[in-house]
Amino acid sequence: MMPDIELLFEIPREEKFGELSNTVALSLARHAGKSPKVLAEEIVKHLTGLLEGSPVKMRIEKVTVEGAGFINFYYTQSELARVVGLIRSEGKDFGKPKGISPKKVLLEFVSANPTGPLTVAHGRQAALGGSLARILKFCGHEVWKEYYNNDEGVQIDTLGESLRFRAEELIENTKKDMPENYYRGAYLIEAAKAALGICGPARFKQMSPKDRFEWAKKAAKDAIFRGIKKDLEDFGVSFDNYYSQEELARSGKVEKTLQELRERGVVFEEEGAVWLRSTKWGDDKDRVLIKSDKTYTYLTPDIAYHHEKFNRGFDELIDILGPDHHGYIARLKASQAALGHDPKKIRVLIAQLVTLYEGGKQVRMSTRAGEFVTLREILDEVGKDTGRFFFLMRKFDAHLDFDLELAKSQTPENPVFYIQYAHARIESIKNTFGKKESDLPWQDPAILLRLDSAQELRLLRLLSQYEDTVLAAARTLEPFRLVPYLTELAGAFHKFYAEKRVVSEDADLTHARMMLVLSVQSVIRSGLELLGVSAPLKM
RNA sequence: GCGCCUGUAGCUCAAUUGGAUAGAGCGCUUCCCUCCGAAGGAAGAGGUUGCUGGUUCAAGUCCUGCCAGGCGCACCA
Repeated sequence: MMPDIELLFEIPREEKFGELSNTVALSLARHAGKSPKVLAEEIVKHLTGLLEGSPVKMRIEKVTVEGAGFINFYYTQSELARVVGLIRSEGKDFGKPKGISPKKVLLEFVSANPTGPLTVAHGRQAALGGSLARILKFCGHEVWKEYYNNDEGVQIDTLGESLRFRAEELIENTKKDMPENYYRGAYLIEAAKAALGICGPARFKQMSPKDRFEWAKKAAKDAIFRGIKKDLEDFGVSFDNYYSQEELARSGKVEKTLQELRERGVVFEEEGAVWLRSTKWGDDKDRVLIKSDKTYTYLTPDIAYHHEKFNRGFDELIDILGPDHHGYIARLKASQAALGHDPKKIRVLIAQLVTLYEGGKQVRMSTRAGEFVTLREILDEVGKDTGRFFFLMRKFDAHLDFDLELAKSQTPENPVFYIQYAHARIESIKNTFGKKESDLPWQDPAILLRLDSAQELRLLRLLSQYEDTVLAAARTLEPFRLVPYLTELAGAFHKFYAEKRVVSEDADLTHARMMLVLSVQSVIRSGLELLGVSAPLKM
């Protein structure tokens, strides 16, 4: 009996081990009763026999046994150089992973409560979601981006009270002691001023306390939500839909979902409250749906919302949440399982915290005190490109140190410029070359054969790894995987540039190198596009 | 106390998900522009992968137990 072995090829970490590597001999050695090396030799011998007379043979330079029993495949130069023609013919689609079955994905992210401006934490989630959507779309999935707007409830009421308080301060021209739980940020004073400007002080004075509150609540929500949308827009992140919790409540879907849960017999009453038996699906404890004061918990409308997502026909739900929500995942999944959905179709990404540094000193943040660093400040200080790049540089489940000073510096230690510089530098070479791209002999293997230096082969190898990188990013939902790849590609280009001249007397060599360099530019542009970072022609 | 995340070079992080001699950037020490953009390139120094035991051909990666840091454990949202 054969043991269950996966026959997987991998790209060796080091170039000197060829383009593809296989470890069957290592895993089968014990079963075969031979040393891995001997077994590998036998496999290679057999394989070379099979290759004889096969068209594949033309594409493989050699197959060797190295190390403990690794079987390494080395491509011929012409096989490596094929990627150049491919990049040209596939154009923008180059790197799009093959053989993916398209899914309908609902990507929910940011979803910040409209009680204040977006913070750096939201910035990270926005960058992550925006980039993830681009990557999944590039892979052929249908992606719908949604922002769940938590526009009702206790916090929103408090927000309304806070604005009313500010408005009264302005009208009476006094300073009063603000209640402890109110929102104290300066943005509410601005919003109050603007709202009073529209309504007029006279009308405000005539309002009853209740009218003042309703008026203030609406003004606050509108002002803050407008600001949030503007921040996101300037950050280059767009949504297909803003889903209002208030509208969800009005639609009666929350009650309908509760009814469904009751019919499924997964709800019970105890101590005057209504509970979901979420422990049945792995949650730590059962959860309250309706409190003893008859109001809903946060969970209840959110269950209805996710139920609604499934009912709208999405195959996969991705939620991006902050680290303070990880305790929430189990109950959310349990609730959907209770409604008959497959909880494995929900993928929750927890974006860990961002710590801001300014010249080695930590910048403190606290929402309550109203002193926090906003996404707007990041935009103003470092710009969209650098901001997005920095937020995506690390994997999202690790804490992120964001050094404002480094991000602001237009110096070589800033990694985003390193990549953009390569792109701009190639544009400059293009200008020196002066002829049209379309006139180049893109599909001429004889000319591409001239790309035979170590630097050129390295670039060819890297270019052919782009698709794998995109695929890995999509599979793990980690856009950051593109960052080391692009840095390496840019680095390989800079090294090539320092050692070889592209435009020279030798016409064929010039053409070959132009095609190579333009291919590099095209892949850098594509990769930056997936991150949501621009690829400037000049810097 | 329980759960999740993290621990790798002086600093910030990688390591193709279990592969070969653990790699980059910054910082430090030296070099390289008569020539397509020096926002660049080359060389050097820097490591017991927090500690411990295990699993196997192979462990930074998986499992046990500790240690340290962060975040959570509501009839809040």
